[in-house]
Amino acid sequence: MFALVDCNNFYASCEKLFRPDLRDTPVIVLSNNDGCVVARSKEAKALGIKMGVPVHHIQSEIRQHGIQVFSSNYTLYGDMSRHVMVTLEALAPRVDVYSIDEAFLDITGVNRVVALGGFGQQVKSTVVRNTGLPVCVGIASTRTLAKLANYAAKKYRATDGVVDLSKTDRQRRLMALVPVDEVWGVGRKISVKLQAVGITTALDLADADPATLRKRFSVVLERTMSELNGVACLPWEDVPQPKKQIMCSRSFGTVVKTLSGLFEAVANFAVRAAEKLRAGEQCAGAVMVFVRTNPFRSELPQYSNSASVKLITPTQDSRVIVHQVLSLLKPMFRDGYDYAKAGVMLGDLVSQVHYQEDLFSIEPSGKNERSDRLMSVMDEINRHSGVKVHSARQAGPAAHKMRRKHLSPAYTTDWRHLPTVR
DNA sequence: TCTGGGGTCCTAGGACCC
DNA sequence: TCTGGGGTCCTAGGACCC
Repeated sequence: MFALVDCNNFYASCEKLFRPDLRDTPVIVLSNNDGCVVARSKEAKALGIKMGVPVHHIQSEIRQHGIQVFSSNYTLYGDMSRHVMVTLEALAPRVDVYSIDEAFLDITGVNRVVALGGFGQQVKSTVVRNTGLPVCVGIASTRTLAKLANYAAKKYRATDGVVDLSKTDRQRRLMALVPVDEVWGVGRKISVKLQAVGITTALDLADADPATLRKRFSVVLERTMSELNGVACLPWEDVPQPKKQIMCSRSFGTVVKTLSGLFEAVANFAVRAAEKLRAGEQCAGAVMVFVRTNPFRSELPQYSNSASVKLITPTQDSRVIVHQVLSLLKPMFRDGYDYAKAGVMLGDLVSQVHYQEDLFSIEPSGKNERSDRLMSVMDEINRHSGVKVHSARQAGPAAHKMRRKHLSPAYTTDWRHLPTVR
């Protein structure tokens, strides 16, 4: 039995938590670079602000209704997420953190002690007591049904934020009401195709013919169908799986026109990606770089390109990755374009302890020792000190800095930003 | 003026092997 | 007229998730 715990309007709730003056005010949170709306408080939703709209399309609504706007503050959200997850880990024997604002709990056997609905209420009130953040709880025998239960808990006020979908008749009654595109795993494209063949509700999908689904769509949708029928196809991830790729990319706050500007930006991305790599105790066997102009400015000349290289020996050394990235970038650069975005992707990731060395290397084994020590010293300094050490390639005025005009303080992670009560 | 960033999985098709 | 049968590996592209 699964309980899916999902925070309500997570980013917006984190912002409101430290601004009690905004309790009843509509709040929205923007994507990186202050681009699109990625979270809305319930008041903002009630005003009809849609998920994903560019903020410059809704300037008049923002003024008219006094909507409070925040830039993304991932330092705050990440820390608040950790508080929520720690709370959940005390409430269930197994917790699978699925994303920054939701987790699946293993609650098998809980019903022998308390009613599942009551347990859900207990989870909800404990999280709000420990963190101040509101959550909804969906309970069912498969992940997909638990997701559906959570959807209902959020949508229908009468549920008081908890839905127990362990009984088949309740499952079927709910599924008959839920549009098929609200099912976990059914996105925009597939829902259009499904509706064309008369499958419009979750129940239609649950009752569809498995062989036909597999043939016309894929085994993925067939699994979703089975999950809706209470057959669990998505097992517990007992150990967190190692990453398969690491990406670091950003749109630039202002356009970049020069090769040296792009160099600086991608060197930064390379270093950040390498830090993530070392944090996960992995090495990368392949490096990819991409650049592009702004596709929304169709009146301007457009250009996008990418290049990649396989490394003979996997590495986690920032200097090697920066060097590779810059050699890839150079031949890709074309003069006369306004570059709007670039990124670095590391692939063919392997564990830092088990990987294939180069048979023909003239270096003795253990040659990484100096590199390892340098990287760990850099990581240590950058983790604990305000003074950052970095590659010379990253230096210079950060023309590609993000726009974050409405950034809130780092209330919980920086002593200088501690809230004060007067 | 202004449109995010980071992932995973599956499938089809091509190249290759015996 | 007529050209096998059984595999593996890799990549690009498409779909999905938050």
